[in-house]
Amino acid sequence: MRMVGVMAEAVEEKGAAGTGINEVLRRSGAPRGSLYFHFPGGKDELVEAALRFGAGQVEELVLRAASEGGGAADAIGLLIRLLADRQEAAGFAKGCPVAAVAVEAPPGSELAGVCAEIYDGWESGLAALLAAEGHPEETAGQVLALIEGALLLSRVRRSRLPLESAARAVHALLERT
Amino acid sequence: MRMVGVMAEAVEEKGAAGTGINEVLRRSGAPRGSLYFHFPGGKDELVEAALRFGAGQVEELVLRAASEGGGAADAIGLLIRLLADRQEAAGFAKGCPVAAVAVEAPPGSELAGVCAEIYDGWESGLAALLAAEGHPEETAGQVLALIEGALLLSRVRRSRLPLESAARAVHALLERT
DNA sequence: AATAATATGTAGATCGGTCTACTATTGCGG
DNA sequence: CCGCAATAGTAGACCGATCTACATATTATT
Repeated sequence: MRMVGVMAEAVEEKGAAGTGINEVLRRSGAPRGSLYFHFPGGKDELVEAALRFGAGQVEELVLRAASEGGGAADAIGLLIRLLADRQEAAGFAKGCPVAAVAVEAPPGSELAGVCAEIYDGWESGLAALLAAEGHPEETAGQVLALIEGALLLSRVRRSRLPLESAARAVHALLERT
Repeated sequence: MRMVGVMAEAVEEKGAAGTGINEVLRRSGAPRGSLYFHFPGGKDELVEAALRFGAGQVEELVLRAASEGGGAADAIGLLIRLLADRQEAAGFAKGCPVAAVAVEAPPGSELAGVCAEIYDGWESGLAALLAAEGHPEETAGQVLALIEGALLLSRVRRSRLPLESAARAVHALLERT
């Protein structure tokens, strides 16, 4: 579904509210009827699909990093490098696809729930990686916060330095025995 | 200017694109003409003012935390506690006022520049605090990323736990000699 | 009187959403 | 293998609402 990809890209750049369905339809070439056929729920449903799509893209990076062998520290370091590559490839016009929705979703809304769900999934993934090496339980959340914050700063500063710096911070966090 | 305050609040909850000037006018009781009298640049200029206003609110917390004596670790710990209080008071419907704009500002735009400027200021403040105790230069950026990420997670999870956890991570970062 | 600010009216574009019509594909009884 | 109905999906006109912005008063203030 080309619409979802276009929406995901636009949302990551300008937020959900800043992206009109007209623009999505134009850029994807799809007619208006198709949107409401596949997504009877309208824009919200399309945004949700785009959110899950974007999250899936990031998840692929997580899996790739985790499977690349090495310890948790190396895997997370690699993940951050992959994220930095992603940012750079997008000309630093993007960020975390989930964050873009999370900061404007009304609390308690469907979309806010999906965001929470995705973050929980990511944190669980990190936790599994870290628990195998005996790190404290809360470390996964700290690493996630560090990465999310670094993604934001990377966008604002148009540089991969914040992410690289965050990677070093992760190492420091993991080195405390 | 009541309009700015209303706009700042709305932006932090729903993003700039998700907030119409009509709503701001209605909630602030100001007439339409007044907006374009005080902000000839229209919505963008109002958003910028709201952005600086929101950033100023956070800056007050930073100053308060820094002046409360104690070392850098204590000051940052207190800052995070104050931020958590702020989140809780808002029912976790907010986050960082700058982040809400940063994630949807077109790169290179006026607003994106203001966001970068504000973050730079915050990081400089943290850096001054940390440099006095001989911490590595990049630590300030790492702490800032941690806080921003924790603010985001705090909103999504509707809990102050991510911020409290981030505070412990900051301590861990600062304890490496 | 002159300026500052308030107070509306309205223009023009765009928004999300619904509607009907059209085409392609599939399933099925003979 | 055919014919036909049912379904899936495309296509775009159209609607009311809302958006930002501008234009034109009107009222305070000095």
